[in-house]
Amino acid sequence: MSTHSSICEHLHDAQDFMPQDVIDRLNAAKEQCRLNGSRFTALRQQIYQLILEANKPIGAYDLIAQLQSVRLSDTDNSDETKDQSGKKQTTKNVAPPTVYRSLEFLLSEGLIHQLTSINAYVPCCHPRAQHTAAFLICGQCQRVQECSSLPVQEIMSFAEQDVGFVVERSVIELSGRCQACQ
Amino acid sequence: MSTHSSICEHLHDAQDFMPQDVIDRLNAAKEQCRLNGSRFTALRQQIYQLILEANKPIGAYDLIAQLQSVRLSDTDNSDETKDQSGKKQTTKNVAPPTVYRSLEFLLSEGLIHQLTSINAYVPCCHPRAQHTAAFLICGQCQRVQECSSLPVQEIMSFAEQDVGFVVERSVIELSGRCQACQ
DNA sequence: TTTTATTATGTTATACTATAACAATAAAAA
DNA sequence: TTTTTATTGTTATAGTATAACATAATAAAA
Repeated sequence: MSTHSSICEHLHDAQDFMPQDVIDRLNAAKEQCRLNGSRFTALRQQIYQLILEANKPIGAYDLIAQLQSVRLSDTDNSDETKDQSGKKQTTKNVAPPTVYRSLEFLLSEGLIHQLTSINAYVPCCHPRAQHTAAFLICGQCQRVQECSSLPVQEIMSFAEQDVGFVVERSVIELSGRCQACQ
Repeated sequence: MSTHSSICEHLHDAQDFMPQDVIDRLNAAKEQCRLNGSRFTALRQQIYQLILEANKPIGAYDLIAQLQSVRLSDTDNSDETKDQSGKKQTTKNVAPPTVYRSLEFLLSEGLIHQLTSINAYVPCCHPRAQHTAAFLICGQCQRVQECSSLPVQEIMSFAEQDVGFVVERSVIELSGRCQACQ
């Protein structure tokens, strides 16, 4: 996991190289939370970062596993020479609520989206106020396109104007093949 | 469960009154399956009927429970006087695959739709060839409106024409309040 | 600053949803 | 009838999510 661990010891995570894009988004999230008085805690940041770095939809239990391994390697790093303690890992497991609560927070901040049809989560491409979006999920390359644009508004206004239905939550997810994967 | 059990003993199920609408749909399904060479077995019919009679989205485990109780009461009816056997119920449990396989069949026939966002199933309002539809799910009265019409086609053609995305599966589900519930 | 209240996280247990794998049965085809 | 295929039964387990309560950390009030 560490090829150049020397250069980043000031970081609180196990990442050696963090893409500028991720750094920017983390900072933007920090700022956003500061502005509206919510707390962007270490745990929430860590989970947001894992979602950002995944580059594809990631499930809650994948996050649990990754968080777990990050915590294990953090422990290892802090006391790297002691290997004689052997197989017994005293580090506590990460339990589901730990991750689900942070996911809930990130959702409420509009920093991530939930993909209900595949039980996974992706970063929001334009974290602003809560907005409805449609998602194109490629089954080949796993990439997800977020479409906040026209057609979503159309289907919403159809529901509200033509049928008198007040939308509270929307799930619009199309799975298939993206242009690059055909 | 039986208030007028005498008049319907020729039926294979525990229903006493079956709405004409349900009868019609069952017959239509039977005919549809006959035409395309698939088998509308007793189990599949039973599960389809439970979905039809629910009048709201019904979950797989609700179906399991109802199927279970139907089978129990069927057993009771066939030997109604024997109550001394007491609490011990020798009737086997209905296991999940029993229901999930029939659901898969009914989905493949286009007789029902799956509501992914609430893990439930509803009858298709116009069982024809496989078609994409949007669903308006009222959180108050539990009723679901199926919209196969314009806006769905628009969002599909947006994906395919504007973004070059080939859609294989679509989940379009809006939750909120229907007109009657406001 | 110390106390108090609030929010966040840890922890255990469990609920809910779905499928894999193989056995037994029933129906259709040869 | 025999063989083959499709359906259902059965056991076990995987995968997703939340309830309930304990502990810890932070913010607010005294």
